[in-house]
Amino acid sequence: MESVFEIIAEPNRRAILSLLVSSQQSVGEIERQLRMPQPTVSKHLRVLREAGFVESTVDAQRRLYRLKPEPLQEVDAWLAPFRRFWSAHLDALERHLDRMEQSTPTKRKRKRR
Amino acid sequence: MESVFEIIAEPNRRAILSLLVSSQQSVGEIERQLRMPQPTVSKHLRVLREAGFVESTVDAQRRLYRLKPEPLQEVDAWLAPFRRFWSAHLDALERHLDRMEQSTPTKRKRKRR
DNA sequence: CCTTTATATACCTTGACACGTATATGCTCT
DNA sequence: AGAGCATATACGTGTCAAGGTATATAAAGG
Repeated sequence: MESVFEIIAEPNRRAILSLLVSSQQSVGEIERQLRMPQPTVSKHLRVLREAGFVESTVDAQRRLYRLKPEPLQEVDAWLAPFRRFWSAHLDALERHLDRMEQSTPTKRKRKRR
Repeated sequence: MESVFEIIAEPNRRAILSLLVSSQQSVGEIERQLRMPQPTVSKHLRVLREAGFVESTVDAQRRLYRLKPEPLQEVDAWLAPFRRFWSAHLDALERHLDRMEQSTPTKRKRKRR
């Protein structure tokens, strides 16, 4: 299962992570809130745990799962170069719109310059 | 292939995206730089194009592919709540380390309580 | 026109993984 | 100790996507 990207490719796992962002939850609580069968929850939690996305502590018969930040930070880091890319493009768009501004007559433009 | 997350789960596709972040490239250039077979490149580019990650323009027999920002911005948006989470946790870690500071003995702790 | 170059598509095979159902493990309380 | 709840694991099955090889499409240039 290698990479963090493969882990979060699965919709149910993303749902679990989103649930845990607010506070820790037991398996049963996750099961109920997401309406998914208990073995499914346990199996996804296993994957998430082995990949370091979550950790669990024992509370009697329950297990409480909570988020760990590192793997998602890795995703965030991978995105960094692209953020630079698209903010550069926003700038270009602005400049483009500025140019539009001063040369927009109410009527149609002709094609040639 | 549904979601943007599944698209970027594939390592070769991530490599292609990373290549394109600096500037647009033809299929052949991608093929050479990433040392992957041409059909593989074309197939991944197709997936990326249909998902809106890239667009292409024709230049004689070549096709030039360039990045489009939206799908990755979607990933970025999904990460937002988690960023809040882990910055909260960095604060907690700092406080924890502060507490350690003043109570760290040099010797081992014993097991029993 | 024919050849070469660039890219796309078709077909097949293989492997991974998500799911359901059943069962195991383990803790709690009486 | 036994019943009941909470969670984990085992096993069988189907689906789907990635890779390889071969071939198709299309433009360029002699």
